[in-house]
This record gives sequence, structure tokens and C-alpha cells, in this order.
Amino acid sequence: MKIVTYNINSVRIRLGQIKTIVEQLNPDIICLQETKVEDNLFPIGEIKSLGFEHIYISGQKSYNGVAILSKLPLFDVHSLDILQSDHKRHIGGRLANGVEIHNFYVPAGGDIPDRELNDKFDFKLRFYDEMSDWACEQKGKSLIMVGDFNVAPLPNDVWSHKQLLNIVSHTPIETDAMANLQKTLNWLDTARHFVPESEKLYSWWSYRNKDWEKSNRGRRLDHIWITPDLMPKLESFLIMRELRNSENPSDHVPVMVEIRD
DNA sequence: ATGGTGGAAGGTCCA
Repeated sequence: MKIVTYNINSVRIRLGQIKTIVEQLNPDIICLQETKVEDNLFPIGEIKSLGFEHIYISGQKSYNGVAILSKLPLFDVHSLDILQSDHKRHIGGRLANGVEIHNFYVPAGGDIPDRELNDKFDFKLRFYDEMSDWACEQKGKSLIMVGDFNVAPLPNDVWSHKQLLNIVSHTPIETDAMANLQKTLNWLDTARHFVPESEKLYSWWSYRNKDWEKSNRGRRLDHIWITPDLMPKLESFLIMRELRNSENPSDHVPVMVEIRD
């Protein structure tokens, strides 16, 4: 079973990228973030025609929005409202084999890395605390948690550890919050299971760099974590870097893991 | 200290 996570930054203008993902990876499940569309305007028909019979959406106008596109049915699908914000930032459900999939879009947190000066940064940190509380309640389950977590945890998850230590997404208070979440169920960061921590690894490059590939100032913001019981089933991992060069790309690229059924 | 780009909405916010 192949699972992809992709911050698509508007599902309606990037159906072509979904088609490319299907052609090149043929995933069973695609988890999207930042769909940026209300549910009644979601392009259900187009995505069904790409082979995803089961589509689960939790969208809102203009901002946020998550979706799970699946060839397999999910059960007890639900959308958590973390911090009662009305932001659509989670959708999850359970596969027939009992494994649960949870798709999160963690708040970006604004520009100023100070929770006193910046409400969005405070919101992000509280969101992580809520996720940790939620994870503690899931003890004993087989879980796959994916999404845009908006934190690059390790020194080689950013282009310059030193230069990003005070930049939102890589500050110690954020990487600590993420580490706390990771400790809750001893989550495995699948990317670093396959790619050693000594290697640079990114899933996002800003739109604001003239030549993203030449400057290569990336960050690894998109993650696929699993509970340790699933570790023996891991088959492969891929970051679909080339999609950053597609026509009209998202600033994120898809991240994929393959797990034996 | 600032601006660089993009999406959606719609005379601006969020990333």
C-alpha cells in the first residue's frame, strides 16, 4: 500500500499534479492539505475519474482544508476541530485492516517566533500540545499520521540550521513541541528511517526564490509518521522532488511511503 | 530592514 501526503495549495488549480502523481506512483491513498475549497465545490468527479472511488473532504472557503483520496474505503471518518478554531485542519479514518490514517495541516505560525507578540505562533504551539493530547488517547492503535506539520525538526531538514534557528518552522520551541508529540506514542519518522540524518532532505521550497533548484533553500515540512508496530512493514520511501518543476507548482512536493498490507 | 511569490477573494489575508 502506497500513501502520499501533499500540500497542494489549492486542489482546483492543481488537478494536473494529482494526475502526474497517479501516473508515476499509483498510490492507494493521497492525503491533501490546503485544498482551499468548500466541500460543495470540491472536484469530486475529476478525482474519481483518476481512480479514487472513496473521497473524504473537510474543506472551507479560501483557507486550509484537507482531503483523503483513496482506492480503499475508510471507516469512522471524522474531522477533529483542534482548539475549536473552525479551521479545517484534520481528517482521519480507519482502513479495513484496522490501521488508522490521520491527515493534519498544522498552522504555519506567522512570521514572528514569539508567542507573546504573535497570536499565530501561540496558536501553532497550542495546536501541537492538543495533537499530543490526542495522540496519548490513541494508545494501542496502529496509526499512520501524515501531513504538513510546518516544522523541520532536524539540522539537515533545513538548508542552514544556523540561519534558520530563529525562523518560524525551525525554532527550538517548535522542534521541542514536535519532539514532545513524537514521544507520545514513540512515532517513527519514516523519512529518516530511509534517509540518514546526515543527508539534507526537503519537501518545500519557497515561491520567493527566483530559482528554487539552484538556490535549493528547502525545508522538510511534510511528514509521514507511523506507530512502531508498523515499522517491520515499511517497504519504500520517496519525495517527488521533480513535481516542484511542474507547470504552476505547489511550493510543497508529495512525500510517499509504501507499507505492506 | 525589507522584499521576494502565489492562491483566493474581491478593495486583503494567509502562506
